Amino acid sequence: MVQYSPERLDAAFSALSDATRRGVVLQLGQGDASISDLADKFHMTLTGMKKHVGVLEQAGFVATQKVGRVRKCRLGARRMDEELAWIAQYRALWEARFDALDGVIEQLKQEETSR
Amino acid sequence: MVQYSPERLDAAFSALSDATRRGVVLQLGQGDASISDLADKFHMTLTGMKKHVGVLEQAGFVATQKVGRVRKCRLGARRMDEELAWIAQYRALWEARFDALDGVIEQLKQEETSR
DNA sequence: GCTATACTGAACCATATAGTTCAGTGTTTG
DNA sequence: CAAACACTGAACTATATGGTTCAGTATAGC
Repeated sequence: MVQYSPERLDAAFSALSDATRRGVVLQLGQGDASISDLADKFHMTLTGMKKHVGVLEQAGFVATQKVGRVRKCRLGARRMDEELAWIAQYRALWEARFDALDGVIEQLKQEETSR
Repeated sequence: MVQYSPERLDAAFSALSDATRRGVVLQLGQGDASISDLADKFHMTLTGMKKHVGVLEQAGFVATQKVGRVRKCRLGARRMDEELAWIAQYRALWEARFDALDGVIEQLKQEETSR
């Protein structure tokens, strides 16, 4: 079982609650980038992007390093184990509660795949 | 592949970024509760708790129903598929960037299927 | 019918967030 | 060396958030 602290989950989910930040994370998954690169890609000022990167860095999803006058941004060390574990826990509860009403899950699965 | 919209993920992750709300969700996993029950359990005013429940309801994690003078709160219809998918996508990128050279991917696949 | 209960809504407060501009500082590069 | 570049920090704006109190409304129970 993964151990998690409220504050880390707060910071993590809060960091992920912004579409720009989620975009930055996925972008860095494709390769490293500078603040300028990201600011350009997401149509934002340097200063604005730096704040987002700061939030992601605080949450551990991004790591940065100053190289000359450029700040190099890359994916951070966190694998999101704790976040995944929390959601898995929810799903377990969800299934347990909806299992009680027989057949509902199958019905929902069908609705879902037909979306 | 699960399809997701930015706004839904914004609302979902934002709803989960508060420890009280995460607590409410897990609590409702144990059984239905009224606003009063939850306000009492989380040491908060009725009004404050109602706001939290509203946020969770908006995100689809909680459903409520007025029964007489009591509002009955229970788990909502969302299984957090989209949230799980987003995090899985991150992990895939993360692994590709950090562990492309060894067997960690296989190990993670096993963890997942053994749930 | 009267009173207690359970919620609701408006208003308020303090702080945080997402963004900006502007004025720097340090680094390359011609 | 001078100019362009990449970032940094402070300050400001607008809006959102998490919480409260207070004054209602509707229902339950005696």
